[in-house]
Amino acid sequence: MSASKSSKGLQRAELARRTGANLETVRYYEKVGLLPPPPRTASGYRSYDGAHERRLGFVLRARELGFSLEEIRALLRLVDEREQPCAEARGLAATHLADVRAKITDLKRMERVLKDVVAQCGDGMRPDCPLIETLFREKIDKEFGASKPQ
Amino acid sequence: MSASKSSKGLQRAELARRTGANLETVRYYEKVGLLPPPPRTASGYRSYDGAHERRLGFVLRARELGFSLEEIRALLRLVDEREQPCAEARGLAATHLADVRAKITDLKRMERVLKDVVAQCGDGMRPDCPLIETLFREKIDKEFGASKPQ
DNA sequence: CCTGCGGTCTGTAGCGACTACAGGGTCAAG
DNA sequence: CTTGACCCTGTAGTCGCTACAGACCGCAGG
Repeated sequence: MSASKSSKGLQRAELARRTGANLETVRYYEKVGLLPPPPRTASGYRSYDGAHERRLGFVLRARELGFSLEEIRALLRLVDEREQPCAEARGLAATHLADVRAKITDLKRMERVLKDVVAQCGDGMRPDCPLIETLFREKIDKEFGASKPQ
Repeated sequence: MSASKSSKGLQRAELARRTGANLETVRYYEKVGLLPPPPRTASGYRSYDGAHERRLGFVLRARELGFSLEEIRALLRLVDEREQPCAEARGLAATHLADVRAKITDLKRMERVLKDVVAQCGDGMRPDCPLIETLFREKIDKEFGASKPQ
């Protein structure tokens, strides 16, 4: 219980608990250079402080937005090294936004086709399953769901 | 060049070319049991026929719809073993459709936040980068983009 | 003092779905 | 008979973790 909350010396489990990260993920982020190696106690235990907590929070929030670890590394470099990081950070975010939108587009196409085949399957009593027939037929058409021919 | 197009004996590269699969993926799908091991020539070369092409097409089309290999294995089992696979296939597709919709929801949340921070960054000349501030601030709010409080 | 239990440490293996290579064998053309 | 393009196998790498195994440490109770 005694979380030694004043000043210094969070253990790994405590840092994980505070940030919501998985225990092993903390060590992993250190290994891949997203979290700086913290000082150690005499017996080798990691000892984190507020700066580590803040940085780990940054990484976790960036993950929530779908940034890859490589992109997060780039963001952290900007934070650490640039005086005016906004333009470059904005660029990274804009690129990532485009990726996210592309994924949404892909998934919506999947959703449309799946919705249609599930509907065609109806109560599932048909001898010729429309889903299976669709998968055996050639190329799944871009305009499979003809509701909006664009 | 001579593709020996009549009847039998597609080589791996030829099958890959016809279906659009990556050359190595063909071998991988065999290894993980999605594609049955084809007969071999005297010297050990794989020799595919139309049934293989059809089955590989099925797998690739299912992948296009975002089914995992495990789900595709289940679909193929239905095709191979069930007389009336439609109800079960429909179930698999419906479950997968729900997954796809959940992913879309996640990505849309990301998109909304990213769009907002990129907009806030404006021309990127701000000394306090809104993107970076957002990532350092606490929890990214569900209602971050308050454009549609709904 | 010993014992036990929980924490920490390290390194490594596993996931899914490939992809790419190394190090060989085979085949047909020139 | 050599060249080059194909094929074979097995294995390692990718990404972002997660979960062990086996060892060590620290503290409480008896």
